[in-house]
Amino acid sequence: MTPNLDSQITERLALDGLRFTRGRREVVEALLASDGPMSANELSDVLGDGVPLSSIYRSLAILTDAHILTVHLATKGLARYELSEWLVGHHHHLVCTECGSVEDIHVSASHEERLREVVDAVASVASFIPSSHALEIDGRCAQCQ
Amino acid sequence: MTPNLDSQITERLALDGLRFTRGRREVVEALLASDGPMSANELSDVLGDGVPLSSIYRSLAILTDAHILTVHLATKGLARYELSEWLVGHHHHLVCTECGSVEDIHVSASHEERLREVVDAVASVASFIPSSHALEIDGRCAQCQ
DNA sequence: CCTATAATGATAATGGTTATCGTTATTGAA
DNA sequence: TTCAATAACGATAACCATTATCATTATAGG
Repeated sequence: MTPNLDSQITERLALDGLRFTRGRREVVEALLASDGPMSANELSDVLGDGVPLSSIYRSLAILTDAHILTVHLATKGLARYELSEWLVGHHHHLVCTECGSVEDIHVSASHEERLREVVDAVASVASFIPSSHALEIDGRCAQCQ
Repeated sequence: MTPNLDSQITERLALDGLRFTRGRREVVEALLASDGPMSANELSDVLGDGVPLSSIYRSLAILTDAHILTVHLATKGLARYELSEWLVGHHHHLVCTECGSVEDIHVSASHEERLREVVDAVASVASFIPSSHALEIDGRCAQCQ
């Protein structure tokens, strides 16, 4: 993890009187190494016995409350988490309807501009104040073809 | 429910040797009357004791398997269902981060065209074969401002 | 009318997630 | 450094949406 990212998270947690402990750091580092959101169980598989499942769940809840993680709910009955966009940049998701995997994707600035126009137009009609948006594309991933 | 929609669903179910029974029809009609996806519990509240919760759950599973309903997972630990797009048209979602409600929205043809361009461009780069897409906009709904 | 099969409804079981609680670690003040 | 006060931890129990079970009922076709 870059020193910059580390201090960003540490400072954000401090705002709520929280600490960036080893268990929480391990969760963040595992998510950082992943190319998509991970569930509590998937994190547990990666982190092993060093970080108990109950602690993973609590860390996920606390980090999400502190806006360091964002929850993603593509698969039924399974919450997956990833670093929030203010830490790792804006992106969208490719959701494989075959294997359930979720892949992060970035779109070009010009495409992103088009998306934002659509978002703003649609939200204003509904008197809705948008805070974020994501394009979710369902289909078959490269592995499942 | 229009006779046309009714026969579309009846015929689709018949393909799998399934019947469009009263319980399933009540679920479909409640979803049709709603302006957004509904959970099993929300359906139970609307339908009352006439349709037991266990039957609602099974109807939702069967109708989803038959591609008559589509599941939507914006709220943690809660699956909401709505009529599939081939029955009611393509649309997107406004998800209120305050109250958890989900509202269907339609975008203009020109805006939809822009979205499709972005989807196609992004998917091809990732060797992903898109089957559907949805723009999900998070924010505050008109009631929660 | 009869039989095979679909559908139902009450209930039990499942599984991801959350809450509890006693213990441990860390921070800030004296 | 020592001493609270509070945050964090870890094992376990509880929760709750959802799914499976199974005996009963309804429907369609021969």
